[in-house]
Amino acid sequence: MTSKMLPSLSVDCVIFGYEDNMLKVLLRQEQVPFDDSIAIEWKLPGNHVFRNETVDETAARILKEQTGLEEIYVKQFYVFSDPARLTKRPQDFIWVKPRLIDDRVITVGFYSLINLPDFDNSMLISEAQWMNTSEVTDLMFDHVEIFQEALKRLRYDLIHEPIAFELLPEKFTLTQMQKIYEAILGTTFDKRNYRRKINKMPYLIQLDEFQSNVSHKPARLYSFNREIYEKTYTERFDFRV
Amino acid sequence: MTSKMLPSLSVDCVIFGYEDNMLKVLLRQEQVPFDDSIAIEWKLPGNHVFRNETVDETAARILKEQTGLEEIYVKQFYVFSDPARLTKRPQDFIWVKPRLIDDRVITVGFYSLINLPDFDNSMLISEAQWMNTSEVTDLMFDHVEIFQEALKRLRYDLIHEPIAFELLPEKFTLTQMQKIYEAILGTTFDKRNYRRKINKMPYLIQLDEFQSNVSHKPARLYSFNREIYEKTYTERFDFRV
DNA sequence: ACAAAAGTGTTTTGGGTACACCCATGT
DNA sequence: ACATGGGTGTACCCAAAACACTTTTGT
Repeated sequence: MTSKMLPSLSVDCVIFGYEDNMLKVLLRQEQVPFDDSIAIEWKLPGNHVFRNETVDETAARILKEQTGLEEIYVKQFYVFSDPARLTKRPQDFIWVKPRLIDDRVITVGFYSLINLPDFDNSMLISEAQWMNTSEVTDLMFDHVEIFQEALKRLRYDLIHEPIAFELLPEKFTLTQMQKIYEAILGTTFDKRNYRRKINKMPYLIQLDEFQSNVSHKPARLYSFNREIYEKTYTERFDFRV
Repeated sequence: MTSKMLPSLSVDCVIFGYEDNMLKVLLRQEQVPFDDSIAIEWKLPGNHVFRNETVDETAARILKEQTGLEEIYVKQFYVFSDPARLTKRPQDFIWVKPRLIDDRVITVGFYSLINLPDFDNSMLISEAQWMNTSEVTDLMFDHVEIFQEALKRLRYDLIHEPIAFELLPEKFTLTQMQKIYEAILGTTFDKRNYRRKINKMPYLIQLDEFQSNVSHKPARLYSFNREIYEKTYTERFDFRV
């Protein structure tokens, strides 16, 4: 009862990374006993909630453990509470049982966003790996469902909140920004119409800097100004492009 | 450890009711010891999660206990997990402590929607009462925060999902529907523009029935067809009016 | 010179908004 | 007859969408 952890409550993190016009997700591999041998299975990073922290702090802790990063964007999106969620896949349950205080664990799903070109991959623990979101098919427990819900929510949030900037470097080109929307939403946009829409966003700051060392006309760089965003935000606005 | 309940997990329900162009919320009063006397305090209905149920089932159980109703719309909206959420208001903690297995309780917030003219108030337990949402100021624990988040989420969902129909009778007039949007969003709409927009929704079925016994031109009745909604729904559509 | 991506304007179409009067019913 | 809410059309403006060519750089 006085364990450091809350026995029946965990957080699982769907950590999205973006690079080369591709959306990726961070998965961890585990060695699961299976018919006298060992199978490699993949799962989302997760952990129990400590007694003295909020679930957002749990999510931040998991991010730190897995990637070494702090102050990453994390967002709670859903609670997964099926009483059979750990036992439905018997091998997974055999693997997890010795790690549990209580068999019944409810998990809070979080997603987070990382710009991979800025990311130092040497910080990754060896069991972790970035996987293309289109290739995620089979995960432990109910993690496929958690992943799919996260992706659904990410798409929803992308067009309602300024989260694209979490996946971009400090200074970015409009084409980079457009590609993020295209990669996550799975569509393409007309460049001219996209830019006309962008130009109406007062919090997108046009810089007097340009790309260099590119073998084509260098693109102008932009940055996102959160203060202007907060000031000019109105409930009715949306980010759909 | 083998209690029927999960010690550190509860569900709190923000039960919205609608009547007379007003949005109301169901609150429960509790008698809280205070300086050798008893103070009346109000809280949201809530309960612990049982070991064998999902949190959605917990929410449905709370609804049933408080209102006698089953098959009511319930929706998970946020997890409140501040370690100090029960202890911040010392009197409330004194009241709740004997009811707890563990002092640390994380709660999943749900909201639900009830059309009050269809509702049999005799089913309400005596400690419960409908209160105007504009009059909710002081509740136990962090329940004001939970209530405000629920209201924020309700407004958001109202313009993105067909939840207005949960607050309407089976057959309703367009003015009734318009009033719901106005009451919840706190605005007014032009009748003609509202109706033009409504007429584009194929899942709003015009009936060959009219109001009767009203001292003005009887309004045509409409109904909501969920199957048509599911079929014609596209991600980009929104309910903003 | 060529390849590669940047950057730019016009036209058409449809939706949002503003606005005022007649209609059907009960009393 | 009157009070009450029901029901309808038009004009203007702006946003969305479709669409093609010139510019700048590195090789």
